[in-house]
Amino acid sequence: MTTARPRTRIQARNQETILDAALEVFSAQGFRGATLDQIAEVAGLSKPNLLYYFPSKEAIHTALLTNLLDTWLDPLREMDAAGDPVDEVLAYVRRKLQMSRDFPRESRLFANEILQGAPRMRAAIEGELAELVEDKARILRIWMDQGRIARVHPKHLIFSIWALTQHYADFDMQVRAVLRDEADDAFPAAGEFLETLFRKLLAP
Amino acid sequence: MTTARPRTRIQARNQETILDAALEVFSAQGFRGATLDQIAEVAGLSKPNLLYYFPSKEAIHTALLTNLLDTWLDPLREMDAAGDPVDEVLAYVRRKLQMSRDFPRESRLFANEILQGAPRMRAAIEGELAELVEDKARILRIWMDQGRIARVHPKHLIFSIWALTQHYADFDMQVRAVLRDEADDAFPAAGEFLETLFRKLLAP
DNA sequence: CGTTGTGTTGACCGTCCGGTCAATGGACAT
DNA sequence: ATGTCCATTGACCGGACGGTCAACACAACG
Repeated sequence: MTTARPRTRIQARNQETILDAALEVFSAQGFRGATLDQIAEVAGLSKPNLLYYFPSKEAIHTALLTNLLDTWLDPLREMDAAGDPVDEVLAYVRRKLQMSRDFPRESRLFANEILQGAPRMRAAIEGELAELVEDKARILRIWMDQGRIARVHPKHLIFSIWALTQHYADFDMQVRAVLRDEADDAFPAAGEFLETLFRKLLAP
Repeated sequence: MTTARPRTRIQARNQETILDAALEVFSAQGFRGATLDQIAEVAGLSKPNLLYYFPSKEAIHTALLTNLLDTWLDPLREMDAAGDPVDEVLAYVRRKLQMSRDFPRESRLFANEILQGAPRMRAAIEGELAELVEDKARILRIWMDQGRIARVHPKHLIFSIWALTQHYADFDMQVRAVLRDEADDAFPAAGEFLETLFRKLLAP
């Protein structure tokens, strides 16, 4: 299902270079807006050379999305039923915000895909992602039943974490425009704000 | 700056039809992903006929975005310094969520544009939008100084309202996939969740 | 009826873009 | 050097797409 793993050093290096260039271009222009020529230029390779390593534009995009989903869901996977509820949720928020700061291109690639109705990720969203959320929502519900965090709709709680953290990557341009001179402090201030918000929301 | 206003009945009707079809297609496929043929088909007109009413694909897109910004900012404009702080903010949240429900295509069009770095809206974002936020942030700060709502970063508060409400339109596909059988109840439940969240956050 | 101005469209053009291919380069083993 | 296999690319192809144009439809008015 995933792309065949590289076999030689050169293949490993070039596939890596191509995927990175493709991430750059796809995340900034969307699938349709990106062209192989742009990707090739960013990668410093010729267009036919791209197609020597990947069978099609589509295949490059799919490879990116497939690799992405796992890393994207990891922060949620780490949320541990055995830990302290508030700490666990806040730690999840922190990890997710960190990802928006460190991997904004990945966030935008994902956002682009979902915005268009996830034409190339439907199965993964309805399967893997939905099941993981189901699983974690169950944990949240238990914590709520135990009175260790406030009772709110668990899935909407998770949506709120996604929305609030990814916003800083996906709508970066708007955030910068609004913050103006504070634009560089966006993430520290966002971190404090979200910490406050979720502490208050979850306080039993 | 805006498109010349229609002069005859037929022009008014057809421009309306075209803009509606264009909204449908642009919001679902992005600017680059949309084609004039698709828009023409949705509008029930021929492609040359579109270009009789609008000089180019670009012009249709620009007309949509220009019309959009005003309606998009209206809910925030209504936030009144003279009203009760908590009520005002909550009413804004409610209006914004309502817009996500009633105008998801507009929300996605906007999201697409910002995601790509707002190539065709930069000026409006950095100008009109940023200034409006500056203005309302000042009001929020006064309310905080008066101890009528909790002290949080006012601009991040506004970001949080945008992020949380628009999420339900922009990431609709994901929301539906996660909620599964509750998918149709999304907005009522979201409304309750957001009400709780902002009440707790703002409580002084 | 002819004239004029608004609408409408089939056919076409030039460009862009994803993808192919044949030819060449280059590393390495024998 | 010779053959072999991986890597690279200039040139090209076919289809899609934004946009043009000339011709036509149709109503309003004299």
